[in-house]
Amino acid sequence: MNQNNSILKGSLATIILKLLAERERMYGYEITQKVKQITNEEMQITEGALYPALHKLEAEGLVTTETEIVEGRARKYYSLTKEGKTEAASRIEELISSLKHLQNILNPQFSI
Amino acid sequence: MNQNNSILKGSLATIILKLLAERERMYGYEITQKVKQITNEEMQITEGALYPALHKLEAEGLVTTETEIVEGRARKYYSLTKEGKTEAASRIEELISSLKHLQNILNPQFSI
DNA sequence: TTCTATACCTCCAAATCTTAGGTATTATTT
DNA sequence: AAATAATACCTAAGATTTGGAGGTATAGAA
Repeated sequence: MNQNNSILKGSLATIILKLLAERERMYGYEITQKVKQITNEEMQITEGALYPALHKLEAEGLVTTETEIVEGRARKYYSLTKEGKTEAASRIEELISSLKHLQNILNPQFSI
Repeated sequence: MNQNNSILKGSLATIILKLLAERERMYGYEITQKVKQITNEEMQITEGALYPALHKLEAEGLVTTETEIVEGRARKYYSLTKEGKTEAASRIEELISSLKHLQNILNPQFSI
């Protein structure tokens, strides 16, 4: 498996917000697995990055949590607050815009 | 002007390598202006990030420099070494791959 | 003469990430 | 039965990267 996480740098919080925006709720481990799956096992969110990021989003009031015991293990579900939904939309838009710019730099002949 | 630099995080060195791969040589200030121009003034490489990044690339042996006086001002031109060309190709490929994965996350219905 | 643009640089602080650990349960393999 | 893998949470230390603020200096325009 490729350890190619470079592009995730700085965009982890937005990725989390995007995943949460598409679902009612998700728990941390689920997020790591989802990113692995979407990227064909080529990208991986490390737990040392994920959990602090989730806690920061919670501190910012963008997500709320509810803990449940499922099959004997504790799961902490995260979901977007009202403010989180607004902020998610805004950050996603910004990231897409930045992505387009980056593509322009990398592939000047093919983009936009 | 939009201060939207977020996506540059972690990819600045690769962006520099890409710009240098397309040209014989560039100097620092020119790089900042080129990125501004490509991104319609929406993105900006700060000098506090650029110069340390250039110096690191030089220390890694990926670029060499030659200083010239042009119109009374010193310019330090950077160009890729042989190793730099190989490394540039490799890092650019990686970044494009990461970009595609990120697009998959952001726009699951439209990408690849 | 003062400001803007050009052109280089460094230092400090903040943010982010990786690595490496830790705890605990369940399921699978040996 | 014991060990390993998978699930599920977490933190701490250190490295890296970046932004912001500052510095120096020249040329040209206002």
